[in-house]
Amino acid sequence: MNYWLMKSEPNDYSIDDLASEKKASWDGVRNYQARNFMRDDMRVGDKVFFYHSNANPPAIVGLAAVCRESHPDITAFDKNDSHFDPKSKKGNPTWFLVDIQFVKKYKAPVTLTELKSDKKLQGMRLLQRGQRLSVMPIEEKYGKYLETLLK
DNA sequence: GCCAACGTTGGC
DNA sequence: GCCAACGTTGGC
Repeated sequence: MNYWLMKSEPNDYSIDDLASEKKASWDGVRNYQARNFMRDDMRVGDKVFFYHSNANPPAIVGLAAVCRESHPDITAFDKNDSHFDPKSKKGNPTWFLVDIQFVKKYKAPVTLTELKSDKKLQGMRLLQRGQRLSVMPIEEKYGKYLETLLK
């Protein structure tokens, strides 16, 4: 079992949206590194910290779990979708995604400021400067510690 | 293959 | 709204 962190702008898709829908296909990712994590490395049962970016405040707000492994992101095939990508072909898709299911919403989210000031989390990928990946692995030592922090 | 221009992310 | 960091595009 591995830990991951996925970012979403709450205006776009929030933890409350996931809580009401129960499951979501993580579509629209158009970054190769993030795609590779979803396509190659994420397994059913992996834990996913749900992070609100471009939020006030930015924070880890909930927990999800991978419930379906890699499959093509069909929004790339849809001309009318904002994530349409003409280079992605149905016979040879460029973009892949995983499905996640809601696990819980934290009563006390941990804000980016708190994460940054926590000595035990120094070195976490999320906290490295210029870090823009929307899907990233969380090292086990950080993942376990985060689970003790988040209620 | 280099690199300037451009677009996006995301904190502040 | 600003802007730094980063990824992608496309001319050469």
